[in-house]
Amino acid sequence: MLPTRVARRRFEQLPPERQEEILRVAAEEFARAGFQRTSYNQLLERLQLGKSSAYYYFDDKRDLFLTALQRCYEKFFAVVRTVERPEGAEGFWAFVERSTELGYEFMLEDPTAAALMMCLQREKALLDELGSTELLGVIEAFYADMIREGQRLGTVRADMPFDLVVALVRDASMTFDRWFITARSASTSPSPREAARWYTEVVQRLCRSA
Amino acid sequence: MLPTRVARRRFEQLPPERQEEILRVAAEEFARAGFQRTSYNQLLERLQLGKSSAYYYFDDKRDLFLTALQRCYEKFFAVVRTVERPEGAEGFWAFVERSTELGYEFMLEDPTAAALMMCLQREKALLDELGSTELLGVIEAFYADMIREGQRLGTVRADMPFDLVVALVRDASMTFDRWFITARSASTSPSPREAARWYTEVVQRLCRSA
DNA sequence: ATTTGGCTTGTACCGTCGGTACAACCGTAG
DNA sequence: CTACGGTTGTACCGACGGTACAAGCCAAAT
Repeated sequence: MLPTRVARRRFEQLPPERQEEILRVAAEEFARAGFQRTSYNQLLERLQLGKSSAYYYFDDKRDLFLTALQRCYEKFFAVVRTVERPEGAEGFWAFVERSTELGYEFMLEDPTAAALMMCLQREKALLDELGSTELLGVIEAFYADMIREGQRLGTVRADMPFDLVVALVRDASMTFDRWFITARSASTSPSPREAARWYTEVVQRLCRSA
Repeated sequence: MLPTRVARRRFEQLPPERQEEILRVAAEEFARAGFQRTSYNQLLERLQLGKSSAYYYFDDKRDLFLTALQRCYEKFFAVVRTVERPEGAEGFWAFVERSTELGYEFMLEDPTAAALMMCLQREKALLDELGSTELLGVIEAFYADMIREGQRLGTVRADMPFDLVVALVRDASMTFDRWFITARSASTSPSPREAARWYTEVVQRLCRSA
């Protein structure tokens, strides 16, 4: 990041509509079959982007994937961040529930982004093989901050290793995300409101102070 | 399985010590770097096993991986299955805690098997791409049976979609497994007993009837 | 008007991957 | 001695992600 990542700088000087097209198509392809199973060669062909150009604008396959993914997360957080947090413990849990509900609504509105975000979770083991993803760090920090705040308010238990609580909540959130989209494509279609209610109840069970 | 999987039958007619060596070395290699990142070519070379022989005794890379993995799960269940279940709700939870404790002890005694079993979880998305793993099905059924039994005893909540409860418990178990081995290699070293206590408490919070 | 130089791209290539084709090997049974 | 079926060595395949390198292009300088 010191010289502002040379490849990234070049990409950002492409015509904005071309940037948009590249990231949109990449997101579609990666969301369809995941990172590993998507052929970079075929993706570049569909993008009408020569190989030398590809490696001129992106470091490698992983870089393009993460760039497209990051844009999805930006859209996601732009929606979720609109929730304001009331004070006190009840406000904390209301905030959790409302944010989650907006998150599920986002997943319905932008299924490609949702699928791509699930990819990161499914294949994170393969992705952070070379250097921390920094995106995973941001997500981890999101949950850690949340739990720290809940502990500060005295409504989240502090009698268990902090990392364990964070991991449990993070993974339960992933479980719900997966369940929400698979249940959606099946017959049972929970509304974002219902799903968020269940999620909040489960997280409260998981880690609310006794 | 109809004609008893021809490759498997041939493998089982190898000298037992050779069978053992192949599965042991394969387990070590796969446990080290995971399924995807382990080169089949290099693994076969280390095994002094020619390529044509390899495809004579195993269907493909995935088959060898799953065969080694299955042996690990057999060892695991052989340990855990020694626990007998007392009657009633308290007996149910005592059974959960004791089985979990034995599971953690097993992970300390056979870290290779533990690492390999974690691989399956981390890379399951890549592995069941072609045909159900059947091993994943067994594991899923293990959790489902457990929860059904808890519901029959009235001690596990039944007011939430069954699949969701199963997914939550299964994923929380994975979270604990990961935490247990990473915390072990770090400074904080929870004993199997402590970890199993925490696990049981968390699962009770998650899904015990109100 | 032409040459220069830097950003951009086409083309051919690399090593490795998992997997296959096929002929040679080898012990045994005829 | 031959024929045969189970086993193995060897050469090969297409696809993968990634690299080398020279040509193309366009603006600025001479």
